[in-house]
Amino acid sequence: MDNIQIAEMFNRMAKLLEFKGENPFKTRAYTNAARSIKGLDEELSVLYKSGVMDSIPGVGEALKSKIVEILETGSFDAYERTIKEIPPGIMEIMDIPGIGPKMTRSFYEKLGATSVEELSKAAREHRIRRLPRMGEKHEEKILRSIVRMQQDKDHGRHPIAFAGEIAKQIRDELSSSPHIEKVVIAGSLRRKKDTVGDIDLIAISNEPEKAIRFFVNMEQVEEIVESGTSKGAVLYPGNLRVDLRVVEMASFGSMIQHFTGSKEHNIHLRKIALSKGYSLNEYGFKNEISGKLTPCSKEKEIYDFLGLEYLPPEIREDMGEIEASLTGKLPRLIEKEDIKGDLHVHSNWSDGVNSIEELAQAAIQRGYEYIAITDHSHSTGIANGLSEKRLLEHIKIIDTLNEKTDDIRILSGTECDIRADGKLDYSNEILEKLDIVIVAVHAGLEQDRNKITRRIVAALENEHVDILAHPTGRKLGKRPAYDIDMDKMISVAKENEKILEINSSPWRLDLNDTNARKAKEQGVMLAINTDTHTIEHFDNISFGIDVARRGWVESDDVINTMNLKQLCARLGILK
DNA sequence: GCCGTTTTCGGCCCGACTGTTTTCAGTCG
Repeated sequence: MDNIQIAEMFNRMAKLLEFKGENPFKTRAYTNAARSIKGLDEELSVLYKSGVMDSIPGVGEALKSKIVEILETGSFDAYERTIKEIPPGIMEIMDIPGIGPKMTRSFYEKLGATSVEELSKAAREHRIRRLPRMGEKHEEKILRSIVRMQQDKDHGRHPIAFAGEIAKQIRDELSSSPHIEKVVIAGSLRRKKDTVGDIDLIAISNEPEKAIRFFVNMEQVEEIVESGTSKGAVLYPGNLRVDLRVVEMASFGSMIQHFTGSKEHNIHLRKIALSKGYSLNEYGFKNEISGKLTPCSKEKEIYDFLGLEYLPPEIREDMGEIEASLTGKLPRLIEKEDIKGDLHVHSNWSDGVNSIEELAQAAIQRGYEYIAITDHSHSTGIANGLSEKRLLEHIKIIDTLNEKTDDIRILSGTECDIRADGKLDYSNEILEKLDIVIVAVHAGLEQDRNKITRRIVAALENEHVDILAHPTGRKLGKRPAYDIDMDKMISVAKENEKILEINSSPWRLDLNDTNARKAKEQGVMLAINTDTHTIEHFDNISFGIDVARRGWVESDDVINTMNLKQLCARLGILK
């Protein structure tokens, strides 16, 4: 059991207890503990073995013994007993947006609904409107929610590239309203999460109600979820929820801080505020005694007030950033300007669109010192992978181009397939002739954990290999990461001084933030590459930078922040 | 169930909106 699974088990327990109507603070204790566990740097199983499981915030004696029980048996008695009392479909009912534990309980007790299907039937038969505090509108809302939930197979998460585009369009449209002075993007989009659940926008306006009316009446809105005096929420096509908060200039900093989140980060900040005698909300600091509100027009004022260094949005996850800020140990996060070149680029020799010259020109325009042309190897037949003979010609062409220009250095490389048995697609004699060797898995993604881990480990142990590309193979919304032992992969990379890639393609973002942070902490070097197949893809680098920043990655952790001379020294390129 | 630089008991992050009822519970972010 890893930390995520244990945290999930506590979260499920909290939901079950809420349904049962237990003391809400007891259920919150489970939620708090789950959040705290998710933020741990070290696996609980490791902490337990070394006997240092004390001092996890929110985990006291009772929950600690439950963690031990989970680690030893895979579950805990209280959970098993509770789940047996409750019909299995109940959890699913609580997952319907707009329906919480209280309503679920009422539907169960008064209507006997134990599944989404039964609830849906009850709504269609108008039995829900007869319940206390229920009515016609609730009935309709429930039916709509159920339909939407069943249509939404991706669990409501949208890749950042998709949601980001829509957000910018909506921002621009809102900005055209005469009632709105300025619109900014907040929420997980501002924190640059790889996928987002919704779009959060903040508008500055002196006429909030008119601003909200403009918002909910925009052309593409499919459904109005909420429309109040300072807040509106709508659904866009694709079941994409968009929230707008309207605020006056004086509280703008407080509002954007609040709605940038994360929720966990904010809860932590509010606790610090309380310890100083203030409560913190989206309008400012409120003195607990006098009740006087101090609004913040700039976000930085909030962190100043709390005695914290300003925290970049990307790391506001309550994953240690507040402690790091208090102890002066905040990382200086990498920036796009630190990148000196791209080490994963495809030309029209394999499945890329552009010639090597065109790619080199585009890289020069972006101010790069170098690029590596890393076309596919022959196993990737569908991508017109290069035979050994074509690869040798490829190297020659690149040599010739390098002789013609001083503006950029083109490195000869490959994205060499790691075959199903862990062998590489080219012989060592060939690999030796290249400046840089990237390896990657493109087939046999369904192998079991041991097999695929061994396969990648074997590749990382090859002396000619430099970088492992898109290390987990995931594609957002399309396929999950392959089942790999990440800790093992990182430690092998470390031992063999190999580099792990953060692939910047917005559909990959692989390594992800969590794994990038893990690799960095273990001292493994990273590369932030675009996997460019057409020159526009070079611009995807910003997505990779976002992931790296979320992973607390600094410039020194990334190989392609090196200048050409340093890079050649690190990769052992002599000429 | 957790937690404490006034506390080992009595608190526990904070506010908007909806739908219902007429003062608020439930849900959400």
